[in-house]
Amino acid sequence: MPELPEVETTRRSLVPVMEGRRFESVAIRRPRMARRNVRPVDVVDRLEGRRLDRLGRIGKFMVGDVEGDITLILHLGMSGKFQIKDIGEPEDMHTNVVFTTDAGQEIRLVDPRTFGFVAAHTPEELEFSSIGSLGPDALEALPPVASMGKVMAGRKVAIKTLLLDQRFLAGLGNIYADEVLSRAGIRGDRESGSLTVDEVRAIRAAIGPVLRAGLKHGGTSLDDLAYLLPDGRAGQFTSRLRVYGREGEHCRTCGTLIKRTVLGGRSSFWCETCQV
DNA sequence: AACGATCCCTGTTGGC
DNA sequence: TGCCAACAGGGATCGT
Repeated sequence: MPELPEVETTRRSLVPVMEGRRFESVAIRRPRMARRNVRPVDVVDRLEGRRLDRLGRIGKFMVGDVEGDITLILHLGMSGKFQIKDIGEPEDMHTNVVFTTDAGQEIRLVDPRTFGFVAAHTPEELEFSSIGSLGPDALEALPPVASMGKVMAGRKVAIKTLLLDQRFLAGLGNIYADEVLSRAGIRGDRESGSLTVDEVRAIRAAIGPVLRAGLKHGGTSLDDLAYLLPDGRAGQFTSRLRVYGREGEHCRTCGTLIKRTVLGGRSSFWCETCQV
């Protein structure tokens, strides 16, 4: 599933073919993909003929600066993949959005489950857009321990649920949240307010290494429906996961069998020996 | 206010 | 073998 490392890997491969290029055309094949704009047609009207100056990222959102004060937002949802093709190459199933650049290439968003989206916003729309209430980026702007602790104090919400809250921290999804908690030695169902300063410090310290490891190996590809790099390759971090998807397998640290429980409606994997 | 539950969507999987 | 319910999950929204 695309989380911060997968989105950043995708962004890095899109930068060379998109930054500095002009959108010749934008085709929304599935109207639902433009649902974050009040008027879906605005996505086309606001992008066509304009140049993308920069493609950045906040959390799992790719955020582009477009000529004329337009902000482009790209989100992979859970099954979104970008492809870079020459004009006219045969299209795969579920090719839902196609950007054609002035370099004669097509940037295609293929997304079977359509949880992903594309949006184009004016400056006054941004505050109310999907990036309007995003927290700091988990890789580039990790807050100090004190400010993380402040948010957790007095809260009963499970720490994993908080790690998944994009207003608290932008970028962690179900897989990397479990991996962070495993590395930090903390159970995901612990009440946020019950964590000691040292435990908060351990969680904070685990976030960078886990995300950078994911990034280094091109992200995580759990199955063929899930995330792939724009060149079609699968992410190689999957085989290095500590806990996620490893129910019944041995903990890499102590050998205890990995447990699966449901937390906040999401599958959670953890080691009952290593995580307290 | 805080937090849990539900919905969106479709390919895959597991049970009968 | 074939069918169908259950499952997966990021984010928005609704209900308590």
